[in-house]
Amino acid sequence: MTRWSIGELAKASGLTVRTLHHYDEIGLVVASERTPSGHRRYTPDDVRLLYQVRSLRQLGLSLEEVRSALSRSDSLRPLFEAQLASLTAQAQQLEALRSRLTALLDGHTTEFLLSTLEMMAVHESYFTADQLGDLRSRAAAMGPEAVEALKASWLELVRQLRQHMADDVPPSDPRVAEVVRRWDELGARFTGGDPAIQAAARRSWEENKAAIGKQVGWPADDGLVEYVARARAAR
Amino acid sequence: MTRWSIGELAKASGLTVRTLHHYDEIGLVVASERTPSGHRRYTPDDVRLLYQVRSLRQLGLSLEEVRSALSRSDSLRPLFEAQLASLTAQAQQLEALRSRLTALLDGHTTEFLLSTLEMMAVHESYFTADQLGDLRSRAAAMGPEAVEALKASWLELVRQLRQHMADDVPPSDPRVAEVVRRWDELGARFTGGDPAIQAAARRSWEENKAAIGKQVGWPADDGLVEYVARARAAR
DNA sequence: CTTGAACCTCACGCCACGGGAGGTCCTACG
DNA sequence: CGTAGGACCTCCCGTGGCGTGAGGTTCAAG
Repeated sequence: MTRWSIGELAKASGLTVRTLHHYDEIGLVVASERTPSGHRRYTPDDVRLLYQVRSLRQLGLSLEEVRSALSRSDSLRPLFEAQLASLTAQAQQLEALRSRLTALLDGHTTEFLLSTLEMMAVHESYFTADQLGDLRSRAAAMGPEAVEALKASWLELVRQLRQHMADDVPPSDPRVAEVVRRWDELGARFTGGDPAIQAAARRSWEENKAAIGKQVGWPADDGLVEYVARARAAR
Repeated sequence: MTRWSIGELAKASGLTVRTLHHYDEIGLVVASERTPSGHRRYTPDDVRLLYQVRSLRQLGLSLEEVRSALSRSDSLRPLFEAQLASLTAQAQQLEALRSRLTALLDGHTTEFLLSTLEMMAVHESYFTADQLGDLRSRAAAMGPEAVEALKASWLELVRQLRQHMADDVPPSDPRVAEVVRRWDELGARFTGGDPAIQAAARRSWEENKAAIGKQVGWPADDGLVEYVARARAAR
């Protein structure tokens, strides 16, 4: 049996008959022969070509790329190297995604997954890629529990501030000053002291405090920012 | 500014205007308001939703999956876990591809890349996934140079066999028996002695010896298989 | 000689948008 | 006040890599 029907070839190659039809249509892998009635007969050379195509496809090339790779076989090596680089980048991206997702699943209950994701997305738009890398590596160095602890302390400090504000404690009160000082300290640990990152974080916070508040259950904006500003001014 | 135009939102989110139009068309993220003239106005809630969608998309979900994930938010966790598993599998696949490609680029000159790829593809169809995993891990344990050395020895043995055959040495000759013995030994090292893998390798070899020969420059089938069979029988 | 499986050729459908045509709307400048 | 040009609108066709029929022919086994 030196000729193959389309069905046999499909089974052997793990592709579908439709796919082989498609390759034939676009002239990528054409059956060299036909039976008198029009059935495709694939020769060993056709089969070889098909396997080459399948291999290149598995390396992530488009059909057009496969076609040109096969037509000018001298250019294969740079193409492979480019493809290797692209694959590496893809793998790294996937790995980053994977670790973020793992962290999410570890640290959060279901009902917070969405809002956390959303806040991550919102905040990301305020930072450059470099800055985000910084933040992430710092977070990784601290470990997830430390990050969670930091978040919790931060929320607690905000809660205390809101309490003081509700109790009509004047912003100049030393207790308020102390909370603000610890707040800034936490912020510095988060931002690594980088003024650009601090500025970005502040912008993000100010423009999204309503959304953050919604997420953790605060009432709408009620002057917290002004209260803190007055506290700073009084210092 | 509590409402956003489509252009502002596109810039902020890193998506295109066309994409936002698309999400609107399919009812995934619809601008809650319009100006009297029909321009879209996105409310903060719309923006939140969009960021959720963007996040889930970045995790590799299809738009339909995103839609259903957002409609029944209690099922998020299993979905995330499934997605995590899928991402992990993808990353592993990519990594495997990457290492294969690296090995190819290291070990072969350009003109053999294609035929090597092709032979890999052909042979793979003869083995189950488990068996391939076995083969790969054995190859990895041996290291690439050892694998290349093994291949070279194997080709050399075949060359000797062909030589004997060309010299009309009878298959019962002890020299032939010795070559066949060493051939089987090599094969055992390759297959790990697993009879199922040996059978698959034999099938692959017999059905593809013509193609293999073409690749390494042998003439067409000339009775090598029968010669070896007679040598085995005489043993 | 008859099934039923395998094959053939159209030809439309899918996803997630890209991109252009042709028109309306908004804003800033002269 | 007019106008230029940018942002926006809807409509609609195109893309890649096939999937999935519909409706008809051919092949291999019984």
